[in-house]
Amino acid sequence: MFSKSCEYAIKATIYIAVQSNQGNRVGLKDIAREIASPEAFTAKILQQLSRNHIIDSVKGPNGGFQIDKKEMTRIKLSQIVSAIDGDAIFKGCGLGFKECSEKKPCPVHDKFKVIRNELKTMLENTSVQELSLGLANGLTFLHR
Amino acid sequence: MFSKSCEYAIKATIYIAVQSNQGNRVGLKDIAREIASPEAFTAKILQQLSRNHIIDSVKGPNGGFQIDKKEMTRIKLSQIVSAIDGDAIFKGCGLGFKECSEKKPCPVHDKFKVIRNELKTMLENTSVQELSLGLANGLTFLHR
DNA sequence: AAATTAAAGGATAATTTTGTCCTTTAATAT
DNA sequence: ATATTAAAGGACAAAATTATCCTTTAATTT
Ligand code: FES
Ligand code: FES
Repeated sequence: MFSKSCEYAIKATIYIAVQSNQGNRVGLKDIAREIASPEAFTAKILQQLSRNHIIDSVKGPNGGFQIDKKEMTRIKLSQIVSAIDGDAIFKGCGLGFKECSEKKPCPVHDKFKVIRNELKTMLENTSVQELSLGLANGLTFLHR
Repeated sequence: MFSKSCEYAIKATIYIAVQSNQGNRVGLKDIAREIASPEAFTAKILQQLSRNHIIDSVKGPNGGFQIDKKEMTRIKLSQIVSAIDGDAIFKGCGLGFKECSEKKPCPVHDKFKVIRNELKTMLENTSVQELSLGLANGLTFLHR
């Protein structure tokens, strides 16, 4: 469904959100440990998120990553997915046509687009804030 | 969403179904041309489908691939996807946990499982027969 | 039986994704 | 100012996916 990069991106963002809510800026090591991801690889993904203004980064001592509190409710899962995986999952053809079209639909088009749109809607309506609550309350987890 | 292999597998199966309905057995070259896929790679996928009893294969002159007419309504998209990509898409965690669980859910679990189940249901209820009709009637296409 | 046809299967290669290592840049602390 | 800290970035490596080539097996035709 999502690439490994995207999975890490989502987990990292949620973890940073929880910590930011508690006023903590978090470093790479901390994040990678918490979401059980390879450190150097995670660094690349955090860079991408930062470039896409999904998270903020600060260099130097006591540096690290954070998310602006008021931005947190505005950032949706769809933005993270777009930033890392692109928009193929929202608009792409289920059978790999260059683009999905009503004019020349693939055999699964009618059935696939329904699911794809539901996924799109879900991702567009799910905020990082919202997901961070479940984690902060111990109802959800970032690793096993 | 699906792997390239799986996309080819679905397209190939539908094409074979249409041809089988018209009493034609079809060869690799024919299939690969029709679904615009690399020939040798497609051969591997057809082997997998054959081993999983989704299609039948016949060697030698006038050999090729076919699908039993009465089997065609029973074969669902889910079987093709399972055979090629496994069942991660039906049961897997959206954030890559080894397995999805209610006990220790990831942050997107509640929202993700809804979509995943809808996808599962759609795939389980969509027959190859059904999809082959749209193609035979010129309403859908296997390439552009 | 021999030649021909077409799928099955093994080995190998290209590409993409995932992951690592090391240097550079920018911020803070001494 | 200098040293230290931590992210940014470049180069490289491993693994998985996608793709190709060639040989073998099994069926049909001559
Ligand atoms: S054309 Fe394939 S999903 Fe729309
Ligand atoms: S635990 Fe992640 S989707 Fe269920």
